[in-house]
Amino acid sequence: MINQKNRYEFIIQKMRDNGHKITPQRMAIVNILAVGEGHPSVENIHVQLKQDFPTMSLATVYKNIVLIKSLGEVLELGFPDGSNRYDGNKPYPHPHVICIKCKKIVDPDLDSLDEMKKEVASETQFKILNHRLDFFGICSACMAEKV
Amino acid sequence: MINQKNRYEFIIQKMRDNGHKITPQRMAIVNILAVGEGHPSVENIHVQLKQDFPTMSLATVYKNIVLIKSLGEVLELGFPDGSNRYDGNKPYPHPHVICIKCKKIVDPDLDSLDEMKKEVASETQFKILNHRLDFFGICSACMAEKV
DNA sequence: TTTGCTGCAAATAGTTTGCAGAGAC
DNA sequence: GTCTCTGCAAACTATTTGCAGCAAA
Repeated sequence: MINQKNRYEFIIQKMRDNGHKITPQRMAIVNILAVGEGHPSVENIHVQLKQDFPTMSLATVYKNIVLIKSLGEVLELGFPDGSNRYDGNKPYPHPHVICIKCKKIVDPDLDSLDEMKKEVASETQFKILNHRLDFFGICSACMAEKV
Repeated sequence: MINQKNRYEFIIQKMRDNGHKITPQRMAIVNILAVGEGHPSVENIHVQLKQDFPTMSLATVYKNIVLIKSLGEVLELGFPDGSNRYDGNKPYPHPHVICIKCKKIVDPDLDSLDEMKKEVASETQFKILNHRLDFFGICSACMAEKV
């Protein structure tokens, strides 16, 4: 696990280096994204920040996410149903395991993925630049609920 | 490769069995989806069908795709940028390799995926029901163009 | 002081829905 | 003849954009 405090500082510094101003709203958004456990949605970020910034607008959240994406410091997880979740802790492509009931997202360790990438490249003659791997299922907590 | 004529007949028959009427528009949409080479978008299907059905509306294409999805006979590939592509030839989850330049989609054979599914299940304690695996890169044709 | 940021409201794009007439069965 | 489907237009939702005032540097 990457140190989250350092991750926050790293992103803020990168913004400074690129000539962006550091506003309180911006700091708060980066802070939420830098926390590793969550894979928050825009809506989720907005609701959280409304507590500290009652005037915080969705547009500001969106604009900042666009900025952080452009710096390559957040991974956007868009899903077919239109929902979007963000991972600012590990901004590079990596597999996700998603509970279809409680929407929890877990990051598994999968060593065999690099091997698979090579397999695909050699089979299809593509130059592989990126990937996306999601598993959908039911987490143990939701299974225990038997709802 | 699944026989495409049979695939078309199969979907049409399944519609009949479920009490849906077989209209010319419906037949044409199923026909396009049953063809294996393409992974068409809604827009793409609509444009193709405008030739034979000048009054064909986007809504009809959407409604029919919803129907075919509900029958489990088309795989929807929604991408983070909002684009959607459909695979009516292989409606079950399978890996895709996508060229980011020409948008071509290829289906590679990957034996190791089942193994990975088990690995994830045992590591995360999830019951895995579904998955999505996409590789993004540049196909050999686009690389040769050197544009 | 300068320049970029916030936050409101309006615009946008893809998709869905309501409804009246047409068509499958 | 019945009931679903089509196709138009309007509604909807997530996201983006324009702009005036505000705040960081």
